[in-house]
Amino acid sequence: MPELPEVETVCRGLAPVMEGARFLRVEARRPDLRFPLPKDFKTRLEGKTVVALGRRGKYLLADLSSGDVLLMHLGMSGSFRVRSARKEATPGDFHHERSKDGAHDHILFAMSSGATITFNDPRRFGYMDVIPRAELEGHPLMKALGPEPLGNAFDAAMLAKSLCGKKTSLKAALSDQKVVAGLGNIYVSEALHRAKISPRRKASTLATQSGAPTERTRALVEAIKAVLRDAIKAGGSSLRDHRRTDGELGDFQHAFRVYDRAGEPCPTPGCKGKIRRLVQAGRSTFFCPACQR
DNA sequence: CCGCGGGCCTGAGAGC
DNA sequence: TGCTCTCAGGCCCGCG
Repeated sequence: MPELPEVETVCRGLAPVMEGARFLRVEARRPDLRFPLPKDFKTRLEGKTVVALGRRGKYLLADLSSGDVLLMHLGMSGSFRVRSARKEATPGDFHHERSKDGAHDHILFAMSSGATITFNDPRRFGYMDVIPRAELEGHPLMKALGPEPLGNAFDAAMLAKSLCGKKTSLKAALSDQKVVAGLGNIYVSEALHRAKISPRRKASTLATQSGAPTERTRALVEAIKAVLRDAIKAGGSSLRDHRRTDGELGDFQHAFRVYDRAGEPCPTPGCKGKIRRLVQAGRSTFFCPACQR
């Protein structure tokens, strides 16, 4: 499911019911998601207060009063659902309405804010871990992460430097979380189209020999920031799995310019091209061969 | 060191 | 109706 805008949407939905609240009860209905959960998962959370909830790339991070951090990743199909239970809890409260009888509701958090939070993940590519705050920086999944695309540090100079010398395609390079953290299959296609750059172009061509940015590099950085901001504003994209934590759908899928639009006319004003789908590194890419160069 | 393809899971939708 | 096949918003690992 989720790329940066969807994870940010989830973060904003969870923050009001998690920040400042305690875990009253934690239930892990299976011992593993993508990886085994820590054996003391439940006890390291119960009774602890969430000091702050944040996002890094596609990861959600909950700082706990114990000094631990709860790390959460949604994989392809993970979603959180919040029920602010004022009424008596019923079995239905724990269920995503799209799943039958709470199938794939793997983790439940009952918070002192009164909210029940359910993590549902059919494909189980999602991930949770609890680690000491001090180990976060050195965590194998964190330390390799590139810059936040919406941060000030992510600019044309920085992007040029990391693309310089890369023989791979721009599609593959931008999908690499080490280059920039948070883009995935949808937003790479969308950003490249906005910047009028071909996904097949070699990554190294977005920098000069010495690693300086070009006009294209600047256009791409602006396009990445713009598409992510627009998508966050729309509450992310809902294709199959993504929902806001209140169950509502995101809206950004209606604003896709190329993603999943093979055969449609290119939306660039004045462009006569037709959107094409191609496969790169085993994943679909959508682009307009006429205006993306 | 780097890039690619396979694999991890389940479900939805198309085609027969 | 039901089977089979393909594809899906992510990412790790092993291979060449």
